[in-house]
Amino acid sequence: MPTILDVAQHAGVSMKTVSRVLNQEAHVRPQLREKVMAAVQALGYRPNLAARQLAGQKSFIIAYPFNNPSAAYITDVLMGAARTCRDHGYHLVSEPVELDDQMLQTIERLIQTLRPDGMILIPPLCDMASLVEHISRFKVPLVRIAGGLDLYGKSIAIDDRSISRDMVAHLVEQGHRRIGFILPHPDHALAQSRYRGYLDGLEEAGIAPEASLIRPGRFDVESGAQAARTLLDLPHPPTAIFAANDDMALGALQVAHARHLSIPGDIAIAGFDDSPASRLAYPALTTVRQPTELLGAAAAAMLLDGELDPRAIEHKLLLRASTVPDTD
Amino acid sequence: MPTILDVAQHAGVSMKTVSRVLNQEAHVRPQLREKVMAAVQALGYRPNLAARQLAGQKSFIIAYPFNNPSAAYITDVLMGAARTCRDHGYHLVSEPVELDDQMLQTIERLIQTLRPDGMILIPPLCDMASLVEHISRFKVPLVRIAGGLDLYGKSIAIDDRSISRDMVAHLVEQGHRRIGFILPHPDHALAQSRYRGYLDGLEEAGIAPEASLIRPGRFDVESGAQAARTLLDLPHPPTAIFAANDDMALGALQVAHARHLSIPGDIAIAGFDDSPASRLAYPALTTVRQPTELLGAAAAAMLLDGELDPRAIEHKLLLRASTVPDTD
DNA sequence: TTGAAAGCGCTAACAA
DNA sequence: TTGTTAGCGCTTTCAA
Repeated sequence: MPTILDVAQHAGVSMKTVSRVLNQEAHVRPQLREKVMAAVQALGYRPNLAARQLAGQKSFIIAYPFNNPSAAYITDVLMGAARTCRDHGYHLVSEPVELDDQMLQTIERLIQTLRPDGMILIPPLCDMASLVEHISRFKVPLVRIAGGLDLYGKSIAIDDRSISRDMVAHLVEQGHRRIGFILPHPDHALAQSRYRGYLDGLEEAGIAPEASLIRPGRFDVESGAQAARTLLDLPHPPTAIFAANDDMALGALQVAHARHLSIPGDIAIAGFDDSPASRLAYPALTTVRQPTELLGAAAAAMLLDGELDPRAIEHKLLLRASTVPDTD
Repeated sequence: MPTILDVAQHAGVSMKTVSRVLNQEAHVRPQLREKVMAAVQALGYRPNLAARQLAGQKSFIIAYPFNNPSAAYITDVLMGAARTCRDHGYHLVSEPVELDDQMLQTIERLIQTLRPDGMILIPPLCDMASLVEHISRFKVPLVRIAGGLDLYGKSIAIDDRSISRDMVAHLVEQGHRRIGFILPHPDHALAQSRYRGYLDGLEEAGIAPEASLIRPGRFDVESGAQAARTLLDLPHPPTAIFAANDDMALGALQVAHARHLSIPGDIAIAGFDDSPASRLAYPALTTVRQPTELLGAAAAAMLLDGELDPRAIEHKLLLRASTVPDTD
């Protein structure tokens, strides 16, 4: 394995010159630069990360701790972020984190042994105040994706409120006036903004909100099913259900099937996330797509060049058969 | 940030002694060991990974390149492997890899800059001969998960053949004699073993295989749907369809719905993988569960202590409503 | 069983 | 614009 010294000798220059070329620093004459590049090529030289880390006080590592939202979300963000990292000579270290009393310790060890140059956090970790506060103590640059709280670090998030309003508008357009809403625990930052969007949508359509049509869920299928049962058991049940994520919407879908209701004829159902399961559901689920992979890429880019890619926070309503008859 | 020198001074010993204690080397008197540990505690010392890597010729890093099977599979393996790594003071670096002509270069750069102490490969990468051969050149210890080919590195895989046979036996038990099979491209190593298992199952039931009942797929939903259409259009169609993965089975399910067939009355459908979508499907999909997270953990453990956890290759038939009426 | 010295491969700071 | 020198924080080797 050739070292930088070998390259320097091969090119007939000093190690520092090689280093300058490799790190794209200024003040190197094109002539020398080419000589160095040729030597690098000839020897098949690759810099040793560990040595660069130690000498340069940079780790070239971004840490990506995650807990357990959906697998699709985790990997999409991961892929986007990892690709951007690679283009910058960085690497992504992903660590699953348990939400127990050792969480802070785990993170602390991660930071202290790896010395990451940055960190990316997705829900639910990005909204855990104690965690974020802990990270801030180490001054690790942080980008939080889809965080709802105002905490340390930069934040990238789509406009949940207006999306939620758009979805309600769509349901109203389909002729619905009684629209049930299944929303996660109000602690969760998403809940607030999506709830406000729901109210916005109703207001724009001149519909008064009804407390009985708003049911709590916990992000999972079963809680969505429970909420849907309660809604459908109402003396005057809704004709449409909007769940604040796909899993809960799929729970509602299951209940509708179990009761042999026609979808969307008897009950229209909409979700949020564009999970793979939403596409495969029968009927396919109307939902909201966020550009998750772009989100990951944008998060990494913010850490590495400080710029926010505006495309990362675009979103799109996907109208499918669970709210629009005869769609495919 | 305290260094090992600070700890040594605090404890009144040499750096080397501290190093010995930290690395659990022999030949340290308990007395000194305790003194050192106390100093470590007192100062909140954490070893710097980069320095250890550089001095010790070990990276404490396992690389986990992946392409694009299902997200659930990727993250399950990732979680298992990362946790095991953590317990051993290792870290997992995950890199998405495109299947283009730059793939080998990408991997080469990964190996040369990170110098990982080991590598874990899942399908489809684990069965790409050129890739594995390339890795073998760098002598990076490798564990391949679910690989079907006989290549460099250790291999962990469930017994696809016998599982596949068990599934056919289950369908036969449900009264089916005409069982369609959707299998991936024969290039794919899984295809061979699952196909053999299918034949085994038929043979045990005294059923002669029919070429028209065996259709190719490409792992994705759409190809499963196509294959199912062909099967159902047969003059004498099957009463059950077994797809070699869940996505293809879900495609078959969609087709059955579109044709208003009752499931499993008119057509029973079974998959393979226990993907999240298989649970959420309507009706829920009979499938095979592999302990994916354990598989990841076992792969990391093989690299780090060389032992295979036998639980990692257990599997289980999950009988659900798509083949068994009135199940939930 | 412990310690001293040398160096892993690179970059920072400074000098030329 | 280029080169020299001195480390980064740890482990290895070898000596005590």
